[in-house]
Amino acid sequence: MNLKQLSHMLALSQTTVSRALNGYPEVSEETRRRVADAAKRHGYRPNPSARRLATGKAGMIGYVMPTGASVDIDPHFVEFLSGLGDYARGHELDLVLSPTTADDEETTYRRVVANKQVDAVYVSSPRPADRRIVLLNQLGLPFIVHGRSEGLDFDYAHIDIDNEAAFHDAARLLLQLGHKRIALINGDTSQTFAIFRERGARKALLASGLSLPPERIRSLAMTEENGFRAANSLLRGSEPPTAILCSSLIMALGVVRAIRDLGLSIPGDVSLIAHDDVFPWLKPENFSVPLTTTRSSIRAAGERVAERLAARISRQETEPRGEVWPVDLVVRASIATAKN
Amino acid sequence: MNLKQLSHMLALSQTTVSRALNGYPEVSEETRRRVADAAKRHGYRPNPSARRLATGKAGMIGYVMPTGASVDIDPHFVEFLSGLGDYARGHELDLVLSPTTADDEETTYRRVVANKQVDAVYVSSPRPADRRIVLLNQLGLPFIVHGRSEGLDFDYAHIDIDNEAAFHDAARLLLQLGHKRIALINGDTSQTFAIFRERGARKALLASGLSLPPERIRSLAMTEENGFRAANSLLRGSEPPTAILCSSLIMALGVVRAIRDLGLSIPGDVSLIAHDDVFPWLKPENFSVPLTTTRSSIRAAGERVAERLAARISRQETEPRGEVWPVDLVVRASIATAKN
DNA sequence: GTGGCAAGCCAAAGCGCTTTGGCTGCCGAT
DNA sequence: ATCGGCAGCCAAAGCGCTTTGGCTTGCCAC
Repeated sequence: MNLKQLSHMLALSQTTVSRALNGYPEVSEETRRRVADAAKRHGYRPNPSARRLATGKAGMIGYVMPTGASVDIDPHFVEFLSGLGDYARGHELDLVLSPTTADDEETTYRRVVANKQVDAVYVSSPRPADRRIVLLNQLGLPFIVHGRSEGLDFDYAHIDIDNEAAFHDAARLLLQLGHKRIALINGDTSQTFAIFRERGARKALLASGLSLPPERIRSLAMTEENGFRAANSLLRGSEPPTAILCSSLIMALGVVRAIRDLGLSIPGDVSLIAHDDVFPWLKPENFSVPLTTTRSSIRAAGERVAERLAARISRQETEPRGEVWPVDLVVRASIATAKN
Repeated sequence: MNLKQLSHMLALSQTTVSRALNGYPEVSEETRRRVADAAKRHGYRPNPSARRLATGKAGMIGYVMPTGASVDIDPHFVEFLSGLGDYARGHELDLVLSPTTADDEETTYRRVVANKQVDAVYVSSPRPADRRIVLLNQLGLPFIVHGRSEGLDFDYAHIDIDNEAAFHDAARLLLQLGHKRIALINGDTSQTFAIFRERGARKALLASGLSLPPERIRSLAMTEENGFRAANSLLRGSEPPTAILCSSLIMALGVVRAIRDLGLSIPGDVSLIAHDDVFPWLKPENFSVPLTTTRSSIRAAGERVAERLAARISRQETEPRGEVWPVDLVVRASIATAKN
């Protein structure tokens, strides 16, 4: 059933039927009702390819997905996707993933735009002065950044969590417990979220007259193995930390393993606070010692991004507004007062 | 730059240019060269929307993605996606994710087909007599199942790992080490992979005159917490197992925690073998006791699925062929001879 | 009455491709 | 000489929508 057939059986023109269905004003209410009715009864659905050719709108949102032998999409992505799906599901919004290599990202974005494959995209894991954001801004494709960049001379729509405050507060709590040597096991600092976290921790320490020297920082891809290595090298050092801030639950697994391997205990010897993105399959309260965490659901962020993306597509949202969510600090058994 | 302009500047008809570009025979070699040349020089790229309207081919592959408050997309998905991306990347193949609720799956598939959004889809986590497979088969959309169904009276394209053999071999190894009470901590048995695994383990036990009674089986969503609970309840029972087969590395985290909590040791008190889908962020060799695993890269499967999907789209592959991959059994420190 | 205007409808022209159904000119066969 | 066939090209008709630019009709004001 296509427009032609439908309009024919209603003895109306395609124009009118189209307008009626799309809510244009120049159709009488009665006609609109008749049309809507017939459309429903015959299960008419406009052909998206045709609509797309005519309007240039795709009805989909996009994500340019870096892949490659050395690139691991991390498990956070799937949580984000769940959230996105939660919203998109109810709105018949589909998501287009365009795989790309890291070097070809720009090409891929250009292709996606030139092909009008999607009406909007979201950008994840932004870096400082992220070129993707510059590009999208200049190409004029609606987009939302999950996270934030830094050092860009224009505003852009984004949603982020307050990583700086989260790690500031976590560090402050450790300081209040009397810790002096606090270490940070961070994600890759080429990404802004890690930069913000380091900044937050550092500010808290400075406020107490302490510092966060490079030798008490590790910055690595967030795997269990890297968590282990980082904790190991920190704790075997000459002045081992009495408390560790860790950027991910997965890394925390390795941190806990390292601490145990060294015959140390949590929180007796080492206090530990980790950031929790809320995975359904790994919960901080189920660690051998329940973990104190800074918590923010990445899934909720995905849902919000989808919602705002939809709003931008329909021009209900237009300003380059940023949204920064506070992060919970959830205290559990993994922290204690410093010994000395 | 569109076809019209390009053909105009070549002083050729759109027909000829189109044919030249698409490799049709009724164009002289010289003309074809000229056209290809000019197209490249001017960066001409056929508008996919137009092509799509004309041909009905979308140039994308699809995945109907179940989401919802109670549905967790699991981290395996992201690995699979990486693999898919590895192939798709080089072939300008994009992936469309259509989120859906569990109940609406059929509707969503029908929509995707009716809209001609994609040229092929892949289906994951099949259940016995999976209705999605029946539906796709009858709708005539090319598809590939990652995994296998059971009890369908027709053949279909799929790629799967040999779950039965994997768990058979793992169980046999434990038997050879003298274990008599072997337990299975499985994924949800509404999915065939879990059924096959149980079957493999059971057959091995039967071959040794032993059995796998229901009280030594747990079948749950594959989270750390469920691994813990399952192991806990098994080991606190009256006749605790001396060896455990576990369907996932994430569950194994919980299993290890439970064993340790009970003051037991691996492999002294309990031998443990887990299935490893090869996550970059969690490796069996890095467990406190390195884990013996049945190993198969889910990422590699994703890559292969994409490859075969592309082959089916281009009609290079047409028969409903199944492909079953063998699984490695990698022995590490987590198994030992049974004590008694 | 006539002009103006708004409401409601329509025919037809795109959107940018693919594909059908020719048409032309040249060659070898008859 | 004539004809059939083939290689190589083309004009035009889709694909199924949206949108532009009218065209009626009825009503009100003057």
